[in-house]
Amino acid sequence: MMEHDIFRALADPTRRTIFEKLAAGSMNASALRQGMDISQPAMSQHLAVLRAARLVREQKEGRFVNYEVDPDGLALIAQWLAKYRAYWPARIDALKLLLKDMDQ
Amino acid sequence: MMEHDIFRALADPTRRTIFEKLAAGSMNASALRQGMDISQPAMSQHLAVLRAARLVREQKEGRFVNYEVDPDGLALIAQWLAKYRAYWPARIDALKLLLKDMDQ
DNA sequence: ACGACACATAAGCACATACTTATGCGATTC
DNA sequence: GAATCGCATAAGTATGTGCTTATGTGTCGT
Repeated sequence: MMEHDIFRALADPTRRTIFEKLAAGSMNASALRQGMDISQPAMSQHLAVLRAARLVREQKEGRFVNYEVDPDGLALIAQWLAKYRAYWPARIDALKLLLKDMDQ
Repeated sequence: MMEHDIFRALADPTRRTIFEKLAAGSMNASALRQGMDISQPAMSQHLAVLRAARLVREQKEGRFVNYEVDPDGLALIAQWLAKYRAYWPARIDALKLLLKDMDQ
């Protein structure tokens, strides 16, 4: 199940941090480790989970692997969220901000 | 951390099923168990996790406890998602559907 | 008042998961 | 072509998680 992979991937705080770093700009696995106190295999395993969830995608460049945010995963979350639109609060500031952003 | 509780809560397929059932209409814990092959304590524990994540809220009615979707949790997910709007694909069908839904 | 009911909580157990160290595999450098 | 580098994978281990079987707490019916 796709949404299962996504929510399971995002359930780990380390993986959310990795995703946020990639959202700020794509980079390779070694660069991602900077300032994170995480071993190389651990990073590799986390990236594999994020990749399986389609939250992240890889782009091989020689012996480096550049990682970037995969829009597909975010779209799937948006799709999941849309199912419950009937319950979205009408006046919460966060939602108003979201609507404004989406309205472009 | 709020978003941690939310993603961790949604990482479990049984809890997502419970949430979906509640989205279709609020009901008490016993009613939720119908057709789910889950013990009473297990249901109670799942509901406690969903409650802690603000995805669900309770409304005590005598010896029954009516559960319903809590819009706060959904708003927090929307807020999290909004942070990455720069990566939302412009032309993916799912997003177009979402936009249409949100536009009411 | 007593039992039945709806639900929560406690404790224990089986399994999943996130880490570690060790090793493998290509691509690059010398 | 040998060593090094960037990354993936394997295997083992400690902790987390979801379940179970009691048991507790408050409410209702009789």
